[in-house]
Amino acid sequence: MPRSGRRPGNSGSRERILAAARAEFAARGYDSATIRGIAAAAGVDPALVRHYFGSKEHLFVVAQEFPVDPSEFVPRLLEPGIDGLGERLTTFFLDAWDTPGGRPFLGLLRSVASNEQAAEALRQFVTHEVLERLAAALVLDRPQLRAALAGSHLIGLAMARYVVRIEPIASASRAELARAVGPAIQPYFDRPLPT
Amino acid sequence: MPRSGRRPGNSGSRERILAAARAEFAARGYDSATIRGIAAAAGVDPALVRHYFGSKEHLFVVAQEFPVDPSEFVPRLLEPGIDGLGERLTTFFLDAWDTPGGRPFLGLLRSVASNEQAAEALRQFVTHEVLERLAAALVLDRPQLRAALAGSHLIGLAMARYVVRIEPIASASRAELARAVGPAIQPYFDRPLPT
DNA sequence: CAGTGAATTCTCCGGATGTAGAATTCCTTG
DNA sequence: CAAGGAATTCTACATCCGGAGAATTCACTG
Repeated sequence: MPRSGRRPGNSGSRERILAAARAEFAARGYDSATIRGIAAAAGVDPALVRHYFGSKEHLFVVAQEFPVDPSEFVPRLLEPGIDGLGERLTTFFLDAWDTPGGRPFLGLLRSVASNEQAAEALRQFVTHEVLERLAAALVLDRPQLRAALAGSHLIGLAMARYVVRIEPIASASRAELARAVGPAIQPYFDRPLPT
Repeated sequence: MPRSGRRPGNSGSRERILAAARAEFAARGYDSATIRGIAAAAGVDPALVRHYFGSKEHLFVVAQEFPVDPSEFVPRLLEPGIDGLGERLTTFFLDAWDTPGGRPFLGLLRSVASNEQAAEALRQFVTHEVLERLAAALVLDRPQLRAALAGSHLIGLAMARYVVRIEPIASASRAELARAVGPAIQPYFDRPLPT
């Protein structure tokens, strides 16, 4: 005789499950996060997770939030011209990671390491949504390589700051990092590649 | 009646287990790799893994191979002076990752994402063995930050090339990458940080 | 040739995991 | 007030995991 059945009032269980899923995926990555752990964090039965989202994989997909739209922010960052693009891009990148409501990309980055599907998703997003748009605005040779190299520094910055937590990067202010890293990647955009 | 017992000849099981462990950890990371999977890849009973290495954690530690010794290579890279350090460091870094016998650091990098102990290990190694030695040779302000920022670009390069496999970085030659990335991190070593 | 120790496998256990089905209770619509 | 659907939980299953002990067989030492 299970003490089951619907509870009175607006429970908001779905939202709590989603929030818990984002936190768990961000903390452990896709493979190590568990439906049971997410359900416990949401104060809910694991079967309710399945009821709402069907499978762990689907929950992961739904839980991903892309608070940024490359088709909007890439043109916006490019609009003032190539000058200063490095710093604008770094500032934007760090701001996108450091939102008040969590780390939108941390779960995806952590999952990429041990899950090929997550790696494929990130590869597609970065390559087609971001790098191609950026590369299209570059007037020098090898635009794809240039954009990818700049992006790789930013990925490394996120790894050092949020995953490995290497000091003093982990504790530095976003502004300070942007001031240092921006000029370092700027030559990828406006200087000839060394031969 | 188990068909157990010692097999004739020199089996080399221990070495095959180690090789399989390195491959599995590199492919999946610590948490997702399994003793059973490693044993199967080595053509061996899972209990034999335990017999030799005691536990999964100990196997992971033993399987780590650091084909580089920071107390040796950092001075060697620094010896010709700060000039060209960026490119020498990048070349060395890529060569260390691209050894004929596998990817020595890939397992550790993959494990870092979902395993706090692995993250701690990498943090200690990078911070105390590499960055501190590098920073000690820098004569400008904020040497720790400078070294860490240069290192973050290299971590990002490894992520882009070996984990996410972003083109054209994944397919580029080591020499080409070193030629492009070296000058990008060189200013961290010999130019004032922007204010 | 006897005996000891190492190598190898079998079997088992407790626990965790994703998923599935059924049962129960409440809300809402007519 | 009746009925249907949605929310919630319980229980269960098949699978996999890391670990442990016992049994068996071989190689080596004397």
